[in-house]
Amino acid sequence: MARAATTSDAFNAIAEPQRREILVLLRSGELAVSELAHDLGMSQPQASKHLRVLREVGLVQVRGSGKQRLYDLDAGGLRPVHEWLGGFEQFWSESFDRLDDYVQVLKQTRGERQSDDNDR
Amino acid sequence: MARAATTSDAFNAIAEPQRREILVLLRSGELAVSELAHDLGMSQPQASKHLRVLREVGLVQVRGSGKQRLYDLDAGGLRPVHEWLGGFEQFWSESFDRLDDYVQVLKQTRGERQSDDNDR
DNA sequence: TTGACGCATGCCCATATAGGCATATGATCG
DNA sequence: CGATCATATGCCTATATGGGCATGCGTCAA
Repeated sequence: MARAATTSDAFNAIAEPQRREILVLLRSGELAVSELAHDLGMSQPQASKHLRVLREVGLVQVRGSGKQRLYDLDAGGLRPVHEWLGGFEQFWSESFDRLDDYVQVLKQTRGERQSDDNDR
Repeated sequence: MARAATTSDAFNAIAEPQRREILVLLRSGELAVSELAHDLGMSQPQASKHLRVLREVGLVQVRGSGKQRLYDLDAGGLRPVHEWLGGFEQFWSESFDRLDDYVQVLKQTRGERQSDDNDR
């Protein structure tokens, strides 16, 4: 068997660097195919193909505007990835450090000073 | 050109469902190849191949133990994915809701009751 | 209607996959 | 050393990719 189709899910769709870049660009708002192609230095057909994949997995939406087709980000499609990743957060010490920092900030903000027995 | 190698980065490595499952299993601790293969219902060679990919992108580490080779999770390799994804969190309203909930919990835990003016 | 412009598709190619199977490589034990 | 268990690799196949290029299709203006 070959590798799963790029359109099988968000995981496969975002495995392509260029497609990730497209998504990043779309965070700023709708963009036409030619704009994306130009900004990322790729051919128009390539942009269209990548956008097709992103569309099929529900990461972007299209809207026709005259001759143009404006693509819009639909980040909800990334939730599965986010959720899967969530199960590993506990393994990144820095995450905890930041959480601790955050808690500290909250404490200071509230002007507290009790002994902290944060279990983990 | 073909698709980027599965070993090119974590994004490509975790595009494979079975590899994601392997990582999930390893969250509970080290496991030998045959154990992984059995738990996931795949052949030993397949397990070895997937593990090889995960090893090459730094998502797991190996340790020989007698005849066995114990694989251990190295979730740090997922950070790039997590960070890239972070740029999209603002698009998921639920993320914010949960943060709010968390803040509420912290407040109640501390038995406070002041007017909350969390800016954001 | 005819052009022209903006995108989407089709086609061809080189590459690499996941999987099945056989077998090489390693380590342990008698 | 030789047998055996645990893994890693090699080989083969079917499938699908991303990219280049040409072209089909839809929209709008003259």
